[in-house]
Amino acid sequence: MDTTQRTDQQRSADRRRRELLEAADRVVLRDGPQASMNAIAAEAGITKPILYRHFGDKGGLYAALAKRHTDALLDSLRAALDAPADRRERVEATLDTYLAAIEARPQVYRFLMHPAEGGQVADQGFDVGKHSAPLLRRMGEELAQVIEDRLDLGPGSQQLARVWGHGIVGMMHAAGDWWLGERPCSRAELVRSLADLLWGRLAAAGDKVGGPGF
Amino acid sequence: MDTTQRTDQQRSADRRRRELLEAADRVVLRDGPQASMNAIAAEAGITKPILYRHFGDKGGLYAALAKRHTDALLDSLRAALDAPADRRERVEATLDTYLAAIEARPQVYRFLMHPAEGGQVADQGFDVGKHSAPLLRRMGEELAQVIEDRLDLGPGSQQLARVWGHGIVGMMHAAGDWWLGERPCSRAELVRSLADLLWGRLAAAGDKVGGPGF
DNA sequence: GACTCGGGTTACCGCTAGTAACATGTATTT
DNA sequence: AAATACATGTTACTAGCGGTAACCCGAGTC
Repeated sequence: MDTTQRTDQQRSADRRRRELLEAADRVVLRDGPQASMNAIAAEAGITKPILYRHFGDKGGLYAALAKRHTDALLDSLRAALDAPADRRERVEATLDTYLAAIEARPQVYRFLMHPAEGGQVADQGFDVGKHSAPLLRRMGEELAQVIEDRLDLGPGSQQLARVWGHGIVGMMHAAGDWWLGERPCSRAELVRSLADLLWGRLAAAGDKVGGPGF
Repeated sequence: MDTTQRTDQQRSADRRRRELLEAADRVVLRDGPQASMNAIAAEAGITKPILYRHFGDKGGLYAALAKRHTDALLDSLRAALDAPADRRERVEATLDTYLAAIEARPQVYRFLMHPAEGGQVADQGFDVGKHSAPLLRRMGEELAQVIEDRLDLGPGSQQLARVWGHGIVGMMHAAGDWWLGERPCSRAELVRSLADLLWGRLAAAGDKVGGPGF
């Protein structure tokens, strides 16, 4: 059996799969992440079992759907990361690329990051996710308050403090989540590394020989 | 209506509520966040409608459950944040407090942060942990690679780069998530604030008059 | 005794993910 | 031409979920 040559059947199946994914995309972006398999099937003009034949289960469909957007986002991030500019500019370009992406397509973002939310009712961007103040938000707000109270940050200090509060909490959370799963080092080392990051070691580090530096 | 009588009723209701919450806690920590209302009711020795009378819906029960743990964690974080030490030490103490908490009770952590995963099989609804985490993880790993490739970080550079990769991605994600919901400033301002944070402005900032500084 | 009332249960609804079994068109083989 | 093999599609179902309506009972009160 030749694995490189694709038969007509495989090609047709792939095309069908793409059509289904596009239908799923439309439904998910319209109805939110709570879109049911029935709704997706209806949008595609077919019925449920076909979806299951193609994607196994809902997780499979979700994964296929997420992979498309994820790959696209990662590609644009890589481009920003590779742009010819100094380190600070590249960092800002990367941040901006990510933020622009989530700003341009918040529905996609919410689907990828907060699939559990979305609500039964058609939420018109009102008051979504505000009712349940998750742990991260509360930590971010509290830290922001501490920063604003105790640090002299000059003009715009309140906004800066809030950005930092949520940013630092997110850093702590993501690093902790990764660390908890992989245990790549001791807790003390992790703490030290993160504090070093916050203490500007990223800006102070030298370029590696032969490279432009992040 | 008699006030003392109502107080008795209130007290008894509160006690019941606490008992139910403790039962829910046991089930959730045993069966994962997919624990059904039926299972929780059974653990508490009663039936579903009582749960609904006390907590409204599953979200209410979840919120009440999360609030307990969240409040406890926030208390210990506040303590670390208020410890008498210099800023760097306080930052490290706060990071360590958080990480120690998630290390000590990973089940609680997973419940609070990854409510969708955990259930062995038969997940209802899209699960966040299995697919959105991959996006964050992939971004973190890619950034780690870029950092390690391009920056001269001395000994332990690989581990440091990975911590930073995941940390920076988490910072970007959390700040972006908050920003997307509240839109407190322009994208450019957000980018600049985050880059400032990464560039060590936190360490460089002066204390506010009369306070010890974060 | 009748009467409210809080705590409790049974039995149900509508919805979901997922599946088994059946139908149908189409291309290849005999 | 007839029969077979197969992908494509459907209908009709299961099991379990969150959530609710309706009833039920015991304890205090007029």
